[in-house]
Amino acid sequence: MDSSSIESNSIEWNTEDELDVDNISSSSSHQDQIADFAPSSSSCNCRGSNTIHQFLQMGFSKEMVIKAVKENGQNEGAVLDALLAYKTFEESPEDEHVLDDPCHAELASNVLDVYPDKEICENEEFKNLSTEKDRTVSLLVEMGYQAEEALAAIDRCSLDTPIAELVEFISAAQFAYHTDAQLGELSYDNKIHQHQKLNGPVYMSKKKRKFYDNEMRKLQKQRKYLEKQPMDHDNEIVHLPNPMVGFGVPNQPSPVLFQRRIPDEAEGRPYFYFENVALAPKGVWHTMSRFLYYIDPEFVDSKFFCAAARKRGYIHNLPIENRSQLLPTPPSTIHEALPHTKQYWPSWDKRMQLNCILTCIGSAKLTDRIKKAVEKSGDEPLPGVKKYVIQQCKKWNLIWVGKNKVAPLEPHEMEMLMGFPPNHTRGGGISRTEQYTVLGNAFQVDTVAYHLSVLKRMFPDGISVLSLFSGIGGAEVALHRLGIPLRNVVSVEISETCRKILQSWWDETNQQGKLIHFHDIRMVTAHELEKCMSTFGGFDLIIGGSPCNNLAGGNRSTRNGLEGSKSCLFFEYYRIIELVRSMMRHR
DNA sequence: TGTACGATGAATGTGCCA
DNA sequence: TGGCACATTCATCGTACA
Repeated sequence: MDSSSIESNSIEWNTEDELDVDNISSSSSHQDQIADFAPSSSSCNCRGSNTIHQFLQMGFSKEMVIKAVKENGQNEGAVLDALLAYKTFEESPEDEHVLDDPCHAELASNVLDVYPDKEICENEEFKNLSTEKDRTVSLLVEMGYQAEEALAAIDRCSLDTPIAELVEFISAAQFAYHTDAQLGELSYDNKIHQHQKLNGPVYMSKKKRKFYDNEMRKLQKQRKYLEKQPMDHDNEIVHLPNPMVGFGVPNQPSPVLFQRRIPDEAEGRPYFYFENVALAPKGVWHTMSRFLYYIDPEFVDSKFFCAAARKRGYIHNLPIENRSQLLPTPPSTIHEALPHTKQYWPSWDKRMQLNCILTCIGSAKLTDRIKKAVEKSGDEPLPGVKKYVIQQCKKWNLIWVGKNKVAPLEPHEMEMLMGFPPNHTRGGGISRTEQYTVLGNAFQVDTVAYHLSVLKRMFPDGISVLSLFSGIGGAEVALHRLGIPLRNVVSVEISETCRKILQSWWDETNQQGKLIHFHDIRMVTAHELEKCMSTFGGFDLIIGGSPCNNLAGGNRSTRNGLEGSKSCLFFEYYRIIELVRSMMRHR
């Protein structure tokens, strides 16, 4: 298999742990840190006067050992912690570079490869260490970590945790809060508050720390500014074009275009492409546009590309000249797309196209009610019956599959309408309900491909993609069908079902590039992104549509805009896009 | 426990007409 | 231009059942 799957986010951050990890960095001094992370008395192993002798044998100076014992008594663990901390204090700044590198996790794993535990364990000094905890700390210190980092990791993960996992824990702790990802569900204001409280990272090189701090400050400042912008209720409403043809669609008259304005800071690589429902609550698109460099959204109805409507807004910095359609072009009417239904279609149902494909379907009871109503009316139903039937058919996207018989679309019909290959979502342990859910949330491939087609001449040798909220891989399928080689795809998708579908498609289509999975966008850190970028040489395209659950008209209970628990992830999209772009500017 | 089913409106935009 | 009727909408939640 050509793909590699990095199971990221393997560290579970519960709230208390987050705060504790934060404390590593937020303590005002090394002494504070030592105090915070000193082992508990229950874990100590006091051994009387042998303690001093043993620490002297370990190579600590007499003065340091005496000082440590004075301060910590015969508590062996605490004495060792203090000694290690003193030693760290004494190290010159130049020595910090080993653990300061933001790519330290990678370095550490390399160290594990070339400097196996066995080799370290045979070291004479190592053998003299009395407890397992000491040995583990020593190993980690040998690898370049600070003692208090090692102790904190052991305390959090337990002593039985393999070295590699401890390394991962420390790396995550170092970098997670840097991008505020570890603050999880906290509100933005709380995140800011936490960041201000934290005082920035401790374990990074000054240069990198300064860079990330500056970027984070800029991001926070910009966001605060954007959030505090006075609400101009006349200007905040983004008007939807009618017809909804965006900057132009095939076989339709070109719209009268205003001057498309892309600010300098948003121009060029990495290109980005953001998608969401067009009919969001008032003000939402204005807000999203403000965050995404004030670029005007392009609203397009997919009914100009296939036989089903799908009104979506797209904010992107792609060129809009010389776009091309995917070939063969998909059927544009119901009868062309679903020819087997034509014989049953009553003349009084004038629908030529379907409505938006949603995540749920009409019930069997409803189709039964419709059948009975039509049968009762004879060949020519009464106007009232016709009206009721048409209304329900439009509402639930029902099609005629027999005499007087309507039914919801089958998953494979939805796949076809959405531009996915047959059986894309079928099998592999995925239920029908799940198929409907993931297809209802997907891109319409032909529409997206039309916009992305300009990338083909820009990246003829292939493209590196950061795919956020990947879903079932609409973007990947679109790029593949455009003939743009997928060199590297970093996919961020929280649904295991969707990840399985994308992986399965990737394998079946014999992709030559690498596919890397991340789960939760909130847990994607600057460090992880930098690791990917250093491997891939940056990203060419950042693409994705953030969750619309709290924006969509179908949501009757929690349609609360960008404040909603799901749709607020738009701000994570913004965070990632801003982070990647600023990192790439400084490469 | 997982899956399928069915009941649950409101927000927003559009078109027509006075 | 305002008012009205009408059309559309990447959904959520509780319940039944295997």
